[in-house]
Amino acid sequence: MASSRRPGTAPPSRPEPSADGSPSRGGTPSGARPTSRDVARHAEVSQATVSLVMGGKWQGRVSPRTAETVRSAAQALGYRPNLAARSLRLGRTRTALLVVPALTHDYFARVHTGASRVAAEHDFGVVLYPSPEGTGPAVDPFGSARAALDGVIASSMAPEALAALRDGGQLPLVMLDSDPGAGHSPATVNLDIADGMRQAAAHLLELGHRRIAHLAAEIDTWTFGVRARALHEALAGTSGTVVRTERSPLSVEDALHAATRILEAAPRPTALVCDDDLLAAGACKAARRLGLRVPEDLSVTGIDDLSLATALEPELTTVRLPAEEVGAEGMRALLAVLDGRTASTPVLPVELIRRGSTARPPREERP
Amino acid sequence: MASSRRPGTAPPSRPEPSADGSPSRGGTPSGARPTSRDVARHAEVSQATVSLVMGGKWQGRVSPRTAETVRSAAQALGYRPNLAARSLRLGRTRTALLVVPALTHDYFARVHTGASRVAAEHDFGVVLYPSPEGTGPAVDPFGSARAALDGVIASSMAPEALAALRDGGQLPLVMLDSDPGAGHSPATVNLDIADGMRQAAAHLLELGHRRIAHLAAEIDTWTFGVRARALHEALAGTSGTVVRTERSPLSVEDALHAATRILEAAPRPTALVCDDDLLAAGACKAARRLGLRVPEDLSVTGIDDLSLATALEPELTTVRLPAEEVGAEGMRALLAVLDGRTASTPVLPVELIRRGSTARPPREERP
DNA sequence: CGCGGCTAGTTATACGTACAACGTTCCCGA
DNA sequence: TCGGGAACGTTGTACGTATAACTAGCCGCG
Repeated sequence: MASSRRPGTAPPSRPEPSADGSPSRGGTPSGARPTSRDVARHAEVSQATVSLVMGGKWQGRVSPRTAETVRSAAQALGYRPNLAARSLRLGRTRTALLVVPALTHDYFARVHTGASRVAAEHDFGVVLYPSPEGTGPAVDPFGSARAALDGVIASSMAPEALAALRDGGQLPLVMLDSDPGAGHSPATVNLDIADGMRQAAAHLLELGHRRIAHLAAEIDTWTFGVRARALHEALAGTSGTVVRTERSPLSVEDALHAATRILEAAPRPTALVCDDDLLAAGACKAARRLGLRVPEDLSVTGIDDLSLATALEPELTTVRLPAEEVGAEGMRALLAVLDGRTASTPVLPVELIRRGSTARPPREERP
Repeated sequence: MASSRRPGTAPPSRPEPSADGSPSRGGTPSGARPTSRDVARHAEVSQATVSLVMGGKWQGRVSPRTAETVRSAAQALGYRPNLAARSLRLGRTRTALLVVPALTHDYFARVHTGASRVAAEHDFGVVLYPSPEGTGPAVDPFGSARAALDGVIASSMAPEALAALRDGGQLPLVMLDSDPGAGHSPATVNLDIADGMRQAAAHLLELGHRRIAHLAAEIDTWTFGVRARALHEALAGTSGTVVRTERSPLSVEDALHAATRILEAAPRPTALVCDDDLLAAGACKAARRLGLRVPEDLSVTGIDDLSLATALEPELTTVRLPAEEVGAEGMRALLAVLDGRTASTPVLPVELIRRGSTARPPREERP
């Protein structure tokens, strides 16, 4: 430890947080973060032993007494392993990238929450890739962060963006809400959106609706494609029909216009199935502007069960999506892949929440 | 390069992504990520030169011709610096922690978006700390991730959680929406919420309202404390008064109950100033259930301008908060502190958006 | 001719960790 | 008495990078 400083050995000058609230740990140097070597010195063992103990794999290699000594020394010094060094050594970073179209959509915020929760349980970190425009798909998730990732979880990616993802890195990839048959990824996590559409359709049929319109999202992802197909299939063979379909960007304002087009055309539907609660909100506004009451003159259903759904009046009948669970399962799947285990690829159930925006059709329309 | 493998020199076995879509770069080994040494070999220079060139500080140290050679070699190999190694060497990670109460509140999602945008411009990463409960303040942002952070940006922290933050790490800290006078942090970014309240009050006074109630958020953070004080100050010396204040958790359902208490008490206010759009939504529901029309019988204002604000009917008059700008300025401030520059501590302007939920009070109430 | 000063590099580390391979005791049975 | 293990550690790297300190030409000037 004497100053045997050879040429080219000057350490990079750390800014040293300057005298302030530094807790002045019992550590060796002064204000610097303690390293495993400091702990070793403190516990009078070698650095390797500290590493073994802290790594938890000391069974039969270190005596319980020594292990305890090391642990308390680490505790006393406030030691925390340096993640950069660990990553460098292991070649893994314990960090996952979560790619979502827009965090400002509550669904994705919830997906993130779920993924983060599971990640935290496994000492994993989550980095978000925010889409440039806030609505479009992600474009280049691989900035300089790329080398620091162990895997990618991507939600609702458009095909072209997906291709870029595959091209860019050979990182393990888990897809959420994406075509499980496309073979892009070893693992997928999906919602049983088709069943949600079936539930919505069944609910409306049961109430007596026959002329049903579809307000679809103008987004070219698999999960939205499923919605349209499922609705048609659910009505096939029943007395109900999809009388009209309009597509709209995912905003209340745009949905208002699209819904207006639907409601002004003949024959006017008695129920409107919307791909998203935001669209349903727009539809409700459109109806009111045309002098139609919801649900007396028009029933409306959404998908998501955003907080918006209960803020509206009437409250929205909607298909609740277990967003957090999607994120959590996605992270579990990624962890499984990283572990070399085979990931389950669940399809999570959804549930129709019946509220005030659906009712029997107007009397003159009843069959 | 010959196999001069000394004892204890076995490299950690990397899983090797297995023959698949690996682009088979022109690199030296095979499937492993190319390092600066690979680039050096390719360009027939030393590793140090590669580092200099890639680091951008080669002015006067490397000839332009050599620099170009290095750059194209790096390009050809698809070289990307290993962030773990860089972090280890530099002692910095280029990663910031963003602590927010709940991402599912759109305001914080937008803060995150802004912070991420600025971070990306500076090759910085953002890690989110999700609150355990989704609504309460963050508790222990320092898991094993702690060592991998350069700084912290914290929004709307309750005092006790703030203390934990200060205790835990001596990391640079930027506070958002927090008391700039508390001296907890070298830098703060704030909204001129007080002015927002003044604008709302002035708007209501101008419309003729005199009996105004306050539906406050039941959250003990500085920014919500300011709202109450500012409203009272804005009405002081005018003909208007705050006839009643109720506090409510930040949810539509809770706000409905709190607003009901306000509206059932005498004297009934003609206008209701709410601390958040969510509360305003609850207030509108409450009014309608009591048979009051908005805005004819009751004017309502919110704060935030969530997408919810225009989904409701009538659309909400609300104080628009530049959330993204808050996040962006917060990240700029943190970067400044990390650079040793003094951070500006801006107070961002807010703007009242007049929409359908406010109007003149009922005729019999007019002064 | 010699030497300072520049240019254009190279060499030699160290950052903090994890782990393979190598001691060192100590005990036990033959 | 001695060989053979366990049991318990330690030594010695290497991961990939950034940078201080050194070096080899080369020019020009005294």
